Amino acid sequence: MARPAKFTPDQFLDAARDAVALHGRDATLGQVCALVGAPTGSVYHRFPTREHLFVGLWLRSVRQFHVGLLEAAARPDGREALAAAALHIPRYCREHPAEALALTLYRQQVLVRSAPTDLTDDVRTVNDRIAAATTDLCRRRYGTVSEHLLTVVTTAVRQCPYGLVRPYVGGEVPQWLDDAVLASSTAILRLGDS
Amino acid sequence: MARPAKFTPDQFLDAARDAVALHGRDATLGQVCALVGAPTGSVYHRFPTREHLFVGLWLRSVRQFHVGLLEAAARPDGREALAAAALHIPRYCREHPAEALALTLYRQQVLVRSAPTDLTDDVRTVNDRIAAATTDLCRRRYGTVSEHLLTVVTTAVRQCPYGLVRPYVGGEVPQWLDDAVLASSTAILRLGDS
DNA sequence: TGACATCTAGAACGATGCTGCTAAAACGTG
DNA sequence: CACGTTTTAGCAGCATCGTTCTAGATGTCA
Repeated sequence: MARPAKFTPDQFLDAARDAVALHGRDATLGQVCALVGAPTGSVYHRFPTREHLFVGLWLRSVRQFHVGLLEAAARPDGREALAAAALHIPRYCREHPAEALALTLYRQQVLVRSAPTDLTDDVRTVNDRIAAATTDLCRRRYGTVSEHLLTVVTTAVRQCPYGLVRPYVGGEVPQWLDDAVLASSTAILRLGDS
Repeated sequence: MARPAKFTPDQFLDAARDAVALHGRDATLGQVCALVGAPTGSVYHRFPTREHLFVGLWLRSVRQFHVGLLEAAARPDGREALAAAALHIPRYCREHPAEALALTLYRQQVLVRSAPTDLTDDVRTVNDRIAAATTDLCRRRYGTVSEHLLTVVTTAVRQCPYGLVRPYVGGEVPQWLDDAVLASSTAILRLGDS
């Protein structure tokens, strides 16, 4: 039909990820293209704007992050599932430092309003499966589900571990941090017992 | 002597703070000056570059944040001091949401390398008094000081609470978060007992 | 083999925003 | 009451970067 593409969209996403690791959140398209080895204009055959590229990177990283998180949450034992989910966060940051850094590029809450309209659906629904898994974890841990308990679980399993890891994201995440994650996570979960 | 200044440096810092609250981390000098009501060029009689202005804002916010933190850490009872220090973080974010947002502008570790040379000294030493207070807290809690224990205290008192509060910074920080901060902080401190 | 669609390649365009410049203004001092 | 100094006021230069455009290349399918 036509000339085959020399570069894949994922190559550009990878390059964007590396550019962020190298130059921070305001990496330029020029830096991205230089990493790919492609001319500047080539991005626009895959991503209509710079924002599409970087939001696309964020979405891909979030989804990749969710794979392991969902696996952890699927463990048969409820307590184990909660602990494994919390510990998945430092683990992910160790195994995928650059992707973890890309996670810090945006916040969903903000992105829902500011993202290009053809991406808002993706941004809005990207957390749906995690939300379902959280509800499940909540029911298994407390036997019931309420808005407050959901917040407690989310805080214990994602927010707090992420906050602990955050200063190390992109670099070396110390091993002892796992102890801190586990200790703080279970302590917060106990708040839901009363 | 000379024409008196119509605007103070602090006015520009305040405006930078508000511009960040309004337009995010890449607020422009134009937006800052619009908030002051000053012409664009006026900034340069106080701050040689844009970076000086925003790093200056960050430094001012850090120092303001430290005031309450040092007060909390000065409490006679060691345990109370640790708890009060941890709880100071959500409190500060409630009382000074815009300044708290300015704290997220940079990270000291990065800034030490990237800041303008005439500010690196300020950046490097801005945490010194906090470091001393942390050592003191550590000694009072555990009776001894080691690198590991210092990391535990820092994580429990600053890193973890900050991580919990971070998603809410700039907006409303829920009251129940204080419970989570206290629970996770004491749980992490217990790690130092073994 | 030729037409066509899609891509590469890189230059050009346009907007934005930081920085420096000039002229006028204001105020204390000699 | 001039003078010198410092600031206001806003414009202009300059660089950067996102985006678009044009020309040429390349492979597929009829």
